[in-house]
Amino acid sequence: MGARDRTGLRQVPVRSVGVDLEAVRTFVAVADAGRFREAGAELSLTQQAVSKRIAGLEKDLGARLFTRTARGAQLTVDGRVFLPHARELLRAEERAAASVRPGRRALRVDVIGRGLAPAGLLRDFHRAHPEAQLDVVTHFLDADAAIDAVRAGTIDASFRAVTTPARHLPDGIEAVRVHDEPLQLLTGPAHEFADTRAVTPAALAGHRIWMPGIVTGTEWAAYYDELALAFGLTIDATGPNFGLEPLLDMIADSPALATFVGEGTRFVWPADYDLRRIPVHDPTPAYPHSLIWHGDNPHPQLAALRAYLESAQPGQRDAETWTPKWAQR
Amino acid sequence: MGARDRTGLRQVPVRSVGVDLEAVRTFVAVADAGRFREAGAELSLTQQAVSKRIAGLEKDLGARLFTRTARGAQLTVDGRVFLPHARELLRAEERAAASVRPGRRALRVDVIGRGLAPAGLLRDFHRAHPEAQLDVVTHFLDADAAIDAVRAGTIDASFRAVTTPARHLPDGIEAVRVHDEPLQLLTGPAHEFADTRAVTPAALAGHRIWMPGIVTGTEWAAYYDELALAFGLTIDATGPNFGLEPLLDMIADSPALATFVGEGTRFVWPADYDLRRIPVHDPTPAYPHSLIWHGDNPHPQLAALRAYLESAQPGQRDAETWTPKWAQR
DNA sequence: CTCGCAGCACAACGCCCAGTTGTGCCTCCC
DNA sequence: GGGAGGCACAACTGGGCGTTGTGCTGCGAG
Repeated sequence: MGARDRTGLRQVPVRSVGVDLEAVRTFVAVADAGRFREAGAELSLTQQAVSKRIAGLEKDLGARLFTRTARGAQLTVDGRVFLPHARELLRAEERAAASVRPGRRALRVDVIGRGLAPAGLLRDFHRAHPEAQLDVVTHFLDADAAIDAVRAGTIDASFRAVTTPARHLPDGIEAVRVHDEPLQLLTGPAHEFADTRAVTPAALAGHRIWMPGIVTGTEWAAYYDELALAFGLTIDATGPNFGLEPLLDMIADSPALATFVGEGTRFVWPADYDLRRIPVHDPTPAYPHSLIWHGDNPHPQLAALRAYLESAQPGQRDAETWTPKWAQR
Repeated sequence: MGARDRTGLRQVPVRSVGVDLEAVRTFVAVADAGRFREAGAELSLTQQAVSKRIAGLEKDLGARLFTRTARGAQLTVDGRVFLPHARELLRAEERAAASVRPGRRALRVDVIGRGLAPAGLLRDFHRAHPEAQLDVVTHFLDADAAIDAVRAGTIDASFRAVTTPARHLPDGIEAVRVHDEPLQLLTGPAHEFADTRAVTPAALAGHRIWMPGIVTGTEWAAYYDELALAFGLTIDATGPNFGLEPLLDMIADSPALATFVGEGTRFVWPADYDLRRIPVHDPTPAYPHSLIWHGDNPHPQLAALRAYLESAQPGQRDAETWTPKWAQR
């Protein structure tokens, strides 16, 4: 950076700017009204207070935002550039406040992971209802913890596999199966099944399936336990979960290791390695996602979400689908 | 909204929330550090001040953000949901401040319109350099006003057609042709040329071309004046500019009206009507976009933009291209 | 079990700043 | 030329924010 400043204003020493949101709000009001006094009236402020706020904001930013004329305030070029950022800042404030606003906060939905199928359903829902304020939450260990949170009203809904019979769910808790997600085998290019078009679960017996990070006691542990039992699979769930990267790393290089992924799982991966997704058929193991919510929850977007999921159910399970006993209807 | 509140906190009366950014910054610091005291140290605050700020934020929001334990502060569910919003809020603040920060603000580039080809080039540049802070500006009437702003350092660059010979540009101002954009004829389905694959400029003689909103004295007025003169066209630039919608509305319904659009013009239109874009050939009129900047401008992203435009020049004009005399090299 | 420590909340105090009233100055327009 | 509308400056005041000082609680070590 040169010492000379092409904007004509002297360059201030590096000072992390602390912008005052009230000043920003005032700035937007003045930009809209065109006059300090009128903007002040909207904010229940005197003209002098508005003048001070704007002056303070200009000093904080180090740039002139308005040219003061005898007939009002006109935006400078800096002001015009700043204006959309100011509006975005206020929108971000509104969204932030809406995320925790008691009584009518944004819809808060729990999912297992951000890359898995339920998160995709939520993305689609948000596309269909852009006006809906939505917060996706991922920090509950298992279905029971999520159900507790739903019961307490901490979250509004949860996508989970429900291992409990409906009649044993806590009072008021409702659950509806919304998506049966076919499983696929994920292998590296050197794996025996890398180039086959499909495998059967039975053919996987004896092969090592590695799924680190599965926590005992969770509903997905229950799912994979029963899956392994049903088809004589070797599902290795030991070892700490180092995250997705080391797992894919191992699988990509290994001729023997493979793992299961849901059909709807999206990797956000730089190179995507050279991983193969092999469909599993005859029967197709499917992971049963249910939406869980509280019947008394009056959140309007909750009803919208339920309606959306009901209308947009993609390929459901057929006769060739396998699900655990506790998920069979 | 019911009187009962499922979150367990009493519902406060509707009060437009005014969030304090310093409190939000403190919140993020505490969330990262896990302890009030440690967060305070980073912000040069005492533990008590941090405690007050967090308490104030919680009161403003109406939600508890931390559970205080004997070994530090732990995020509540509300806190975890709020955290990403808080970070985004601070990022938005940073971007807003960066847009006008004197001496090293975001790169500020002027274009004629947000839907036209130069804006598309800027979008592509931003995709290629996501780290670049970029502000697109549209409020200069003509090339001369934009050049003045570039000279003054108010903006860093401008996409314009330059009608002045290079040697007559103001001192220090540089300009490089970056894109010759073929023109197309935009018609409704009832227009005579609606179903032809291409037209020649000469064939348009006598047909009415309507381009309201063209301001006399601008460089695009000069372009269309010379285009009309060269091929005997009737370009009707009278009438106030009511915006794009009424124009497209008229054209869509009219068997006689048409207009010119650049090949790179993107409509952000709900239905897009049933408008046809007819290529114009033999010769193809092309609009000459130049990038204009100040040679002394040290902005690092300006160099990056110039390099990008140089490397990514799409289909340039060929022998079959027509440009005004002042644009011929 | 008990003591000590780490960590947060509450209380009192002082200062700074945001907003108010009062006023002056400028520009545009009649 | 004068009046009106619009913004800035000055003086004042009250509340809020940060500080120091202190109390309370839970956990772990001895």
